[in-house]
Amino acid sequence: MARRRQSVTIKHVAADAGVSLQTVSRVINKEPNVRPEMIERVQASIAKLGYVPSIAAQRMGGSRSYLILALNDRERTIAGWQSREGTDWVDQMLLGGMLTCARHGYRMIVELVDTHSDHIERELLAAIAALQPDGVILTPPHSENPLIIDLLAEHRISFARIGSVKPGPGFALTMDDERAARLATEHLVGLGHRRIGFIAGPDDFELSGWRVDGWRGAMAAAGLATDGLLAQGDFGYASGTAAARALLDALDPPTAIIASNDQMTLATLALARERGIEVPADLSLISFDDTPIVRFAHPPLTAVVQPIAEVSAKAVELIIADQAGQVDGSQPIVVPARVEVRNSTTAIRETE
Amino acid sequence: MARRRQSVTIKHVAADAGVSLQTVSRVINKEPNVRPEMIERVQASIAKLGYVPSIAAQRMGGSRSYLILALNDRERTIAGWQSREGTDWVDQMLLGGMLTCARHGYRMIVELVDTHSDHIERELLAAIAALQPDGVILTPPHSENPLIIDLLAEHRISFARIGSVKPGPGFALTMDDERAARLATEHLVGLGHRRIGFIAGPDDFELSGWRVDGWRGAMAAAGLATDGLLAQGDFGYASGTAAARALLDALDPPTAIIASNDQMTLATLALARERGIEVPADLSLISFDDTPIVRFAHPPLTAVVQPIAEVSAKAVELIIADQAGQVDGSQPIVVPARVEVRNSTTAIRETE
DNA sequence: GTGAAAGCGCTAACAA
DNA sequence: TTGTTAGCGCTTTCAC
Repeated sequence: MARRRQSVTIKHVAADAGVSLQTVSRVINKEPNVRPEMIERVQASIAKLGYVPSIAAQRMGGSRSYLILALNDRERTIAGWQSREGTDWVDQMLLGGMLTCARHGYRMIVELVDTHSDHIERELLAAIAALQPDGVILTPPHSENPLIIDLLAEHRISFARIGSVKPGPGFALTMDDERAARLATEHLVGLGHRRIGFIAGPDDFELSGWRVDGWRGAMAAAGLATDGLLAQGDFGYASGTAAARALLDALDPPTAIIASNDQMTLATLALARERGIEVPADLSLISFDDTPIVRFAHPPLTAVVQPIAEVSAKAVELIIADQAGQVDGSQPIVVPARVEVRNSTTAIRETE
Repeated sequence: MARRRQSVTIKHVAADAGVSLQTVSRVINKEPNVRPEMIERVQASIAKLGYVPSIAAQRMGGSRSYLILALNDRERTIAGWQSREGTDWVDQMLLGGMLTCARHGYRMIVELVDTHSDHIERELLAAIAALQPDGVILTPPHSENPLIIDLLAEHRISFARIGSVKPGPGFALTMDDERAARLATEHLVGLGHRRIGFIAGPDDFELSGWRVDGWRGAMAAAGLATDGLLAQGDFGYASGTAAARALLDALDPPTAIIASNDQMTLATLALARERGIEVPADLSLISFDDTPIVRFAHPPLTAVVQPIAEVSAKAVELIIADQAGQVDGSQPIVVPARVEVRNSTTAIRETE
């Protein structure tokens, strides 16, 4: 492969416009102290020559890299892709994050890291050294990983923590899981359900706790007890089956169940079917997170829709804005989830 | 944000190892003419200091950018993400492409371009100028777009064309759609079906034709006629409904249908259900492409599984290998698709 | 086999 | 408001 050079550089533009490199640079970076007529002249040359600055050179010059890293957990992400079960977290993230990046001349690079292992630090440092990203987006369950956060803070890299409410370095963004769980519970309460079970997610996800809190809060507000109505899974299908079994085996089983993710909800649905429990007639079901299989399940499931794309977009915007001035990151950004009612929830039977 | 500098540079390594920059560079790039003991000494320093070369600087120095672009059609990709219907093309591509990139120290950047518009050229040139990628991966329906191909060839950028068999610049990779369609058809023939309908994809996808060819070939080989058994859609759900209707409205309707993608298959399934035609008892159904909704449909659909991840991985490998020496790209790489039999296909009823 | 020089395309700091 | 100078971290010549 031949040594590849930029065909049109800032020099060409400068020459064509009859100005110095610096002026062109200023125009590109929308810096002040350039006369409007100069701006126009330079922009004309840029358009004429089809000039596009080299990101590598911009980075070398000491400014931005125009790269934002989206950090995901390697194991979980790959498992999701391999199973082909429609976990569209990454897609939604790209939808929001990548498009927003593009709009600002940035690129989003997805990096998978072994977040649970002890070489996160090495992996992250290597990524930072190689790419020198302007920002990093953290996704659950790593949004509050102190190792990552400290490292990023030390390196003065702007970063966003999706699914976090903690203050501290980095921007916290949340879909308000507690509220979402409350809404879901209230929906069921409104349908007359009094025994509403909840299948929680694993503890290494902060949001697992928030969802339980939301459910508990709504139950309490409605004057309903929660004893024996809470089970826990690990977001996997098998764990969902076990949790659902525990709930349904009770003497006084729930008439409705909210499960903390799609797989556990589907497991519950399958168990119900296996036992001849009809959904929604005998059991109402709500899925936390609205993945494709949830939408296309039979019946299509009522679900909590998490605005992953919007949150990702917001994260990117915060990071980009942070490059320029100080952005106030003291308060977490809230992009609330909502409940999409489909056919897996219905009013409780009068006859019971 | 403070001007960010590399913490450990090649200079530090050189100083630590007591050699020149050059020697370090040679070791990094595995160039010849370095004594083994030198290599070892340098690598020890690299490990000790945790040095990772800056991709931007490497690019500036005139070598690779360690960036590979995956080019997808903007409109289709975004539509897929927004519909949340589980089109996992991008995921599978990341699974194969991104991971393979990572293994070689490369990164994959997904770029969406308005491939149908007249400013593809501008968009692509801009991406090339900004990123200076070492390679580009083209996906259908753009894998044989002459505008893109010529542009890439002119710029001497290695590229791969996924879903193409044409020789020419760039590496052609195919999942052998014709064979896949033949296999699917043969599966149905083996089950006793004689009237097997086919819903083709739009003509702007080369592969649409290949699939029809495969079906035609298998039908001919089995001595079966194809008159009135071919319909065409545009990969959209509505078009699938129309095509299925055309097929099923015939005087002598097919007992089995193969549709060229998931949406059209699901549309056919829905239409059948609407008309009281039971799948698979009354109608066998095969989907081309095995997306999540196909796997979780009722019944789970027999489908052609396209090895998108493997093909993407192969594409990345070819591009990376091409950076060094000449890779023989005269023959298309074939990674065959296979048929996954599920519950939407069954032996034809004897009573008919 | 190894090292010193020059330069990639750009921006920061300074000067005018 | 504009231009000049000196790097950024690396690779590519080309000497030794």
